[in-house]
Formats: sequence, C-alpha cells, structure tokens
Amino acid sequence: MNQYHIFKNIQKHISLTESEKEYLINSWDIKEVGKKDLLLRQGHACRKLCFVESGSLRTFNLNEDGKESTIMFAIQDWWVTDMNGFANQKPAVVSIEALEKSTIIEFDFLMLESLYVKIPKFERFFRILFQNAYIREQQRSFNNIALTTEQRYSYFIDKYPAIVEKITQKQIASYLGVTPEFLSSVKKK
Amino acid sequence: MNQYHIFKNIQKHISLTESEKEYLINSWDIKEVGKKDLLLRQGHACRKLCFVESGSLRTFNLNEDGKESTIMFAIQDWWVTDMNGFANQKPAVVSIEALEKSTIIEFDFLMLESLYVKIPKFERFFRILFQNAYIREQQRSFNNIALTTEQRYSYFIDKYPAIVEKITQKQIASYLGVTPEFLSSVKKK
DNA sequence: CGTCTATTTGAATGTACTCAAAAGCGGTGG
DNA sequence: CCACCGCTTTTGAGTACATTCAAATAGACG
Repeated sequence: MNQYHIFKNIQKHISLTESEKEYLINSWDIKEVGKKDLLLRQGHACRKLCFVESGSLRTFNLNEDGKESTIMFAIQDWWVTDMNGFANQKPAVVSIEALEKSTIIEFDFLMLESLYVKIPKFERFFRILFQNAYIREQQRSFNNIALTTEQRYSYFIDKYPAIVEKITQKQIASYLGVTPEFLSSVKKK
Repeated sequence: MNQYHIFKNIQKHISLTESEKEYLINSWDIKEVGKKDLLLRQGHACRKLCFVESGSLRTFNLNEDGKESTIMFAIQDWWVTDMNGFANQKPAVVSIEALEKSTIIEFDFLMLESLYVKIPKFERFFRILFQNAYIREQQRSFNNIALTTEQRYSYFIDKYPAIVEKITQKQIASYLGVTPEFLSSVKKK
C-alpha cells in the first residue's frame, strides 16, 4: 500500500490514516499508458483528475491552424487535468499525451466531490495544491509578459531540470510560445 | 453586518452562521485607501490577503529597467495579494496600488491560518477560490503563448468589461505585455 | 539500414520595440 | 470657468525580435 508515491505526495500537506488510504485505493482508478497514448482528447468530456505515479505527460492545445501550444508538462508526483473542463464539467480544450510509459492514478469528478464530503481534510490538501498551482501559473504569466525568450528559456531549464530531461526542444518551444527555429537560434545565442 | 459584499462572496461557495460572520468581522481589518495609495510595496513583507469591498486595485511589478508589468487588476468582489509572498511569507515582488478610493478588507496571514483551523469550511472556500484563480491564470498563460496581441486585447475587454472601465490603455498594455505605442497601433487596426 | 522527425541554418517578411514629437485629455489653481 | 500642466494616447521612422518557408543536417527508432 505504501508503495504509492501519491501517499507521500498527499502527506506533504495532510496526514492519512490507514483506513483512509484503504478508502482511496478503492476509490481511484489506475491506468497504464504507453508513449504517445492519449489520456484525454481535446473536445471530449474531462472527467478525471490525474496524478502521475510514474512516467510523464504533456498537456497541449491544437488550434485550427494546426499550431500546438503546450499548457504544461507533468512528471512523477504532479497532478494534471484540463482544470477548467474538469472543475466546470465542460469539454476539454487540451489533449493529454504520455511522453513515455506511465502509471497514472485517476480521480473521477464525482468521486472527488464525495471525497471532499467524506474526508474534508482533502479540501485542505487541494486548497494548498491549487494555491501553489496558481502561484506557479501567475509566475508564468509574469514571465511571458516581462521577460525575453532567452530569459524564459533559462527560467524553465533552471526551474524544471527533471522535465527538461524528458522532452524535446520543439516541446519547450511550444511551451514558451515561440517557434522551434527561433528557440534554436536563441540557444546558439 | 450583511451590508458587507464579502459575505455574499463567501456564501457563493459555503454557508455562514451569524456567529461565524461575527467572528469574521472581529478578525479582519478594514482599510480605506485613496487613489494612488499603496496597499503593498514591492520588496516588503506581505502579510495580508485583501478583498476589495469597493473600489479597485492594480498589482504590478517594477523591474530594474523601470518597466512596469501589471500582474492583475482587482475590482469590487475580487481577492488579491502577492500570493507567493503571502503564502510562503517571502518579500513581495509586486506593489498593489489603489486605482481610486477603495475599501479593502484585510486577512492577516496568521489570522487566516487560524481561521482554517477554527472554521474548516474555509479550506473549501479557498480551495474553490484558488482553483478558479488557477484556471484563470492558466488561460492567461495560454493566451500569451497562443494568441496575437489583437486577440489577447479582445479577450481582455470581452472578459473583463467592468475592469476596462476603470483603467487606462497604458495599464492594459502593461497587462498584455506590450508597449502602449504598440497597443495604440493595434487598436487602430 | 532506411525512414521519420527534430534540429539547425539562412533569407525574406512581419511583428513589436525604441525614440521622438504631436495631439488629446483630465485635474488643478487662478 | 478657463488656462495651464502633466500624463496618456497617437503617429511615424528606424531598429530589433520573431515568424515563415525552404533546405541541409543530425538523431531516434524500428
């Protein structure tokens, strides 16, 4: 039971009894995906909040011109979903693909709602989780409006070295919002 | 007591008893500020989470070159602070200024921590609040990397008409991350 | 080994910035 | 109530940043 990384992750912010762990194990779904498999398809309903037990994922949007924008990467120990689609039960505006063979723990929307009622300290856990997600995302918005491409690239590889190992230059470019060609020329500097 | 907008705001997500309202009123501070007054100074400690009871605020960063970047605007019914500075008790990287005469309700860091313990349903309230803030901020990051300046300008004035009324073109430019000159030329189209 | 995709390179074009100056607008004091 | 002051907005020329398109090179993978 305690082999799950997710328990360590949850216990960073709240404590869990053995029976609560038991309850969780019986509540979530575990999914194994292979490289390039999709966990969520843009346009489809988004019913799951995902925790990356192992492996890595990428969340991206494909626009009508065929341009891909990477919303986020999620490696081991990260939570990910189309948060707007999930929380407000609307169609996903992104797809989520596996970057490698991965093990994903899925929280169903209704399961999570009942979890909040049954074990209210999960409100606290996710309050802290979303608070941190908000801080990160606000930092990213700030970087986007205030920094040069070179500075944003440096920030990214400094802050997320474990992600950088798993992804291509092209994917970093689509996360920074520049073309792969331009990122290449920035790196040459 | 029920004249406070903040109670309506909180009760969008959780219910409050009269005695809980009483408790809140005795816990927070109310501050009146005038146009251009600063509620928070960049570099200083950030001890307060602010709710805009009336009026409007702007959060911005000033970099070493003197360039201002607007992080967010907060009109009536919005919550605002330097979230990283507040949550992690680090120096603020932004200043918060009043755009007009405003009434602000302030939650002290320690008061809020004890509120979570005393009235746990506030974990739920802020869980939902941060979840929404995360969604908004993620949308903004996406807009920054995927849309043209013209599209981001349209998105902003469409989504936040009540904010647009209160701010200048220059401030919108600093929120979009472009120069006022360029925004002017985009509007001419 | 061959194929597919990622990365690099370069030329031409478009987007956005800097700097400077003019025009518009709001607040303040006389 | 008008005139002035300071700031915002507009305009334009010149420059820098970033994209598109095309082609060459390099890597990854079956």
